[in-house]
Amino acid sequence: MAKLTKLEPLSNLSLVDKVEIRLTEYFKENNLKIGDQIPKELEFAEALGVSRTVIREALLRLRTIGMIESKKRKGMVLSQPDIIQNFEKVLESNLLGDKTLKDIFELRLILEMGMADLLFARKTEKDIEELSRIVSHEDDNGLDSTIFSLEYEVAFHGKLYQISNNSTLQRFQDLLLPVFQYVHDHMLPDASKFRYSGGKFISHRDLLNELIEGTPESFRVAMRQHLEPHFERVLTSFKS
Amino acid sequence: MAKLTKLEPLSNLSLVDKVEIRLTEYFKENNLKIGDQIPKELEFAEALGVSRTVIREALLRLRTIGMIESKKRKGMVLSQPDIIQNFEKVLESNLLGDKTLKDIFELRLILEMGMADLLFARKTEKDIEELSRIVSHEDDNGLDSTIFSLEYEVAFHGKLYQISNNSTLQRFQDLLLPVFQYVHDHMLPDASKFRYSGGKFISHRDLLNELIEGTPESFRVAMRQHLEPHFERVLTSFKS
DNA sequence: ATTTGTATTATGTATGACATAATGATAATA
DNA sequence: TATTATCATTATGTCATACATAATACAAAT
Repeated sequence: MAKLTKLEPLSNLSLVDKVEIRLTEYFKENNLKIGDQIPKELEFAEALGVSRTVIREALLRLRTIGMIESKKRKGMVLSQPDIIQNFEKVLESNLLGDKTLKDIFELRLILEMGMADLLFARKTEKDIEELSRIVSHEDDNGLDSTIFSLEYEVAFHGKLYQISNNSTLQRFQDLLLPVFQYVHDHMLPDASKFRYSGGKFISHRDLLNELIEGTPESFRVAMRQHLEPHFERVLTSFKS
Repeated sequence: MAKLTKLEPLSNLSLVDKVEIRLTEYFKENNLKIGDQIPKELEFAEALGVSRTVIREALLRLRTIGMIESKKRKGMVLSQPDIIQNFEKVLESNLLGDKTLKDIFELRLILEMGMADLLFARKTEKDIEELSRIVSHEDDNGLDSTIFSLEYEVAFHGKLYQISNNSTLQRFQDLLLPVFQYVHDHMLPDASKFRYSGGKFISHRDLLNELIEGTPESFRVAMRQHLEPHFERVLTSFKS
């Protein structure tokens, strides 16, 4: 048989798909901004020559990603999509594959390593005080500082994200906490008896001191050592 | 008037809201995994005692975030939600506020600074070769290396993300390119005549050399200098 | 003037019907 | 026999219509 050029279907888009595209085009064409009122369902239906059902389904998709909000009798308005919100349901669904979860775990390490410059540029006296409080509590409880304690881990690192003053980043981190925990518990080799290179362990207090007296560079070095067991596990068990 | 205990509405959830929640609970309870078949619309409708319309709207929401897929006659199956996919429409909508866009721009800087360890752990000969090619092309074109050229910028840094071998990160980066461009063009003070501290400019070639001969630490220092104008602008113009 | 009722409006929900694509069984054809 | 055409079946996709509900404005009543 002769070799044929691949014949693609004329259009594998459903009616709702097309309407959805058309609607977003419409918003752009008319340069509509957040808070702007948009026509009602029946007007869209008539204008596009489709049933209200199809319009509703297309609009519902946009509502699902937070692009529009609707209230009874008031109609619909464009709204600021919440990037993080969509993440939430997806994560809660427990349907993410292991590869994706690993990717996200790595992402956290990347973020903590890359945050340093923002931290130094934006730290305040109050921030330092609060971090000190957290670290003190940790010490008071007389825990062997090499032991992983989730509570203080979350408190300390969470505060760092807060200092970054990047609310998108912060919310992202909040959301990812369960993922970290899951990956930590289930998918990586046990690191409870990890030997730090050179035997030197960098505690939260050490990190705090770096944040007070050090530089972004020195802080990164310290953070890298603090995260050493996590990096070790990621970089060895994920040969791809 | 006597002080009364605040009366909360009995339930501000719509019927579709409730059904959606109930459905996700159902998936968890039955420990359904990706690829598993789920009951058909009419069965759900009958089981929950609501109309097919409501079931469809609830299911459509889940379909929108990629949790389920449906085919005519075949029915519906659970599928792996695509974290990035939803981002796409949101970004294209041009509805994100300036603050969010700034947050995302910062996020890129954080990622590039934090990636170093992954790069060194996963770089291959082929990767280095390709990076070399990119840098050579750049030099050939005799551009003043301090001038910002979007094309090579994308090629070089995009390749770095690729080397990280973290596909979630990669797709994220692909998606964010337009944001970087927008923020770069519209929201930050012009840096075309930025003076690098100490007059030393770190080019892509310098970064490549660090990746070949240096360490994650030295690479981070180099990257920090390479990104200096961006950091400068972010850390000065965003006083919160 | 404040409250209360009432009509109106746009979204939310319900119902029934038909369209469409995928599937498998059956019959027709080479 | 093997392949193709035909057809019924099934679950989602689309349509049409009606009614429910919450928010709003305006009139009526106290």
